[in-house]
Amino acid sequence: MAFATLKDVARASGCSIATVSRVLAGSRPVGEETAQRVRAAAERLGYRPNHAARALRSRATGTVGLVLPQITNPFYPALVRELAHALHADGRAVLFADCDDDPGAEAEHIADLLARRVDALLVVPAHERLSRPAVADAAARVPLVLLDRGCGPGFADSVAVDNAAGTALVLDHLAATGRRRPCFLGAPGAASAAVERRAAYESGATAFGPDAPGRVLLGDFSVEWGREAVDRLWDAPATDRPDALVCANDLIALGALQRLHQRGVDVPGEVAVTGFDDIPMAALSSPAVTTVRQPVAELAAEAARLLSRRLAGDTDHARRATRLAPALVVRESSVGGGG
Amino acid sequence: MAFATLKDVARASGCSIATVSRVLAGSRPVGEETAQRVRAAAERLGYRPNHAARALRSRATGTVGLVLPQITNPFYPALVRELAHALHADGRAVLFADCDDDPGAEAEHIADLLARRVDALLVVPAHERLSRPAVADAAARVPLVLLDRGCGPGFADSVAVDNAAGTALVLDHLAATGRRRPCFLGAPGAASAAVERRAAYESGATAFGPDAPGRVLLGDFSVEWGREAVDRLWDAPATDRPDALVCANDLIALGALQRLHQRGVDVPGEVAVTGFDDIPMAALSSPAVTTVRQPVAELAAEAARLLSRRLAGDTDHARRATRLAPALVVRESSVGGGG
DNA sequence: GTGAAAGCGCTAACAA
DNA sequence: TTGTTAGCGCTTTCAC
Repeated sequence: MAFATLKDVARASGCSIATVSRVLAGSRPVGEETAQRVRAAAERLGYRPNHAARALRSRATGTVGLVLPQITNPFYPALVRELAHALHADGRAVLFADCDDDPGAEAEHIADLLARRVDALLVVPAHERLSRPAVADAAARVPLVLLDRGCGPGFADSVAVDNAAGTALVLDHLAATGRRRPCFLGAPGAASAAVERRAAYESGATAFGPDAPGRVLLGDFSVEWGREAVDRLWDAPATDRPDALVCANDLIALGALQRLHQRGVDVPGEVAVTGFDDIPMAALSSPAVTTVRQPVAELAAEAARLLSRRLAGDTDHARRATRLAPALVVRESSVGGGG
Repeated sequence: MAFATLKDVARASGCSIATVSRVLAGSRPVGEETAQRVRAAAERLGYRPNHAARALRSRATGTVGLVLPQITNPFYPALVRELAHALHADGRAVLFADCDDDPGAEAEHIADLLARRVDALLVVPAHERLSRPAVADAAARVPLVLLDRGCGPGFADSVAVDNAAGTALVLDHLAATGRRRPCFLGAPGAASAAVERRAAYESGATAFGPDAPGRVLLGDFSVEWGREAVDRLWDAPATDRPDALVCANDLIALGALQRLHQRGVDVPGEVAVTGFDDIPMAALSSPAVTTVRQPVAELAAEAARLLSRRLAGDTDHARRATRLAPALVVRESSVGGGG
């Protein structure tokens, strides 16, 4: 039941293991007739190269480490799927690590992946600041691409959505549909997405009047925070209430929507609600959530491309910070037929 | 920037690489004083064992392959998280593969993982029948645990929820809350979960009268199918309509709920809706979905335990098919304050 | 208790 | 074009 080795194939095809290696790897020209014999023998024996041996010799494992803060964050499964497909298409395997939002665990996982000699690392950092040492260290050893979130000034390539553009799309849409008093429900500055979306809100909201940029409530990126924020706003006098909730992600929007529904507030009649990311749930709530769709497949493809380039030896040129354009997805929570 | 090797540590601590290996692996007694010196040197040089070399020599990579049908199925992220944590706690790394629900791709991924010499395989088969050849083949080479879904008669250990018990919990709950005309919305027989849940419905529904077991509509495990099923049922004469929709998973329930809402049908007043799995969205819809919660952490822990046992050399005893008990989670879609 | 040496399966010089 | 040979870093006999 053991796997056949190069030696077995060599014996079976009557030539040296070097020749077999050359045929199978295509690394050098080999006589057509010999090649045929070798391929036939390899096929017959069910030969599969031993990656461990190959890795030891050629110092490349054909493996990429993928380090995520939390796979249960509903935005990541789609990203992981695209990433896995893109990398597999290049013949690479994916070593997966989930950090549970803990920079300490993240550092350990990165160290372990490095010890396992991954050829490259794809990291969605758990924390803008605390993730930095381990990530920077790793970036000095192997090609590393930062995904979705930043991690301090650029020491690695990065790929993310254009958060400012996405937020602007939302604000334009709200203005065009007659909203006057937007309020931003966000999260404090730990993650780059939080910072950028908030900043974009603050600068874009000036179009709604002098008070609009200041209407900002900060909690975290969770459903619970969405619920709590609505309580705070609707426990206040009616005159102070916003007519649009610009949420920093879909989870906040979903929580807000749930609580508004429980309080009997009409969405979108009385207040519009928007999210960010376009996670699967955003389409399933009642009303469905107007949101900003991240170009997940492109994000993954671009990350894979950057990695391949570095892996191919493009070591000298400057770090790239790629920003991809998002798209607005208008659903019932911001316009039309009532909730 | 290259990693230190055993040789480096040996030189730095003034002894042979064999001794260093023994100290670091603890494989044989070594003089206390020497051991100290070795450990100090290893620490100082930031020594990390090269897994590729170790794998080549000891024919064990410390790596487990995880093969999923579709990470975007909302039930899997939580499972992956628990699995990754359990395996990592044992010092193993996870090689991840997503098959896109395609048994062909699944077979390729399995072959690739085997070529990379994973020590064991964790597989959620994409298809009850079509996945079988590749999975059975793999099970003959390495320890393999089937998760969540079956794959034909037992040639490997398996861990899954007790689908029959879960379905029975739902039926009991519906009977106790006064429902009379349940209808099952399921999927055809490809996956074991589909078969078992349907069979359990058919046998349990006899308590509702002679017609109940026959009220079964089969589509697939999707939101779209939930919507379509509701259209079929509510386009029919009012007298034929069920007062409870027992859905084979949460996605179907969510789709049904959405369409019922659009048609202005009162849930749970006019009809109750139940799901299965307790995916995150189930708690977020309005009304929230009554469902059967899978014991995800226990599922993962049990799978990891089975794997460890086999990896530790327990090769002879019979295959185990572990079934874990689910729990009913009652929410608004089946009882109480109306939708 | 410790060291020398063989070899896991493969690739890459170097020869022929 | 092909074969021979030397390791990659590690574990593990086998001596001492």
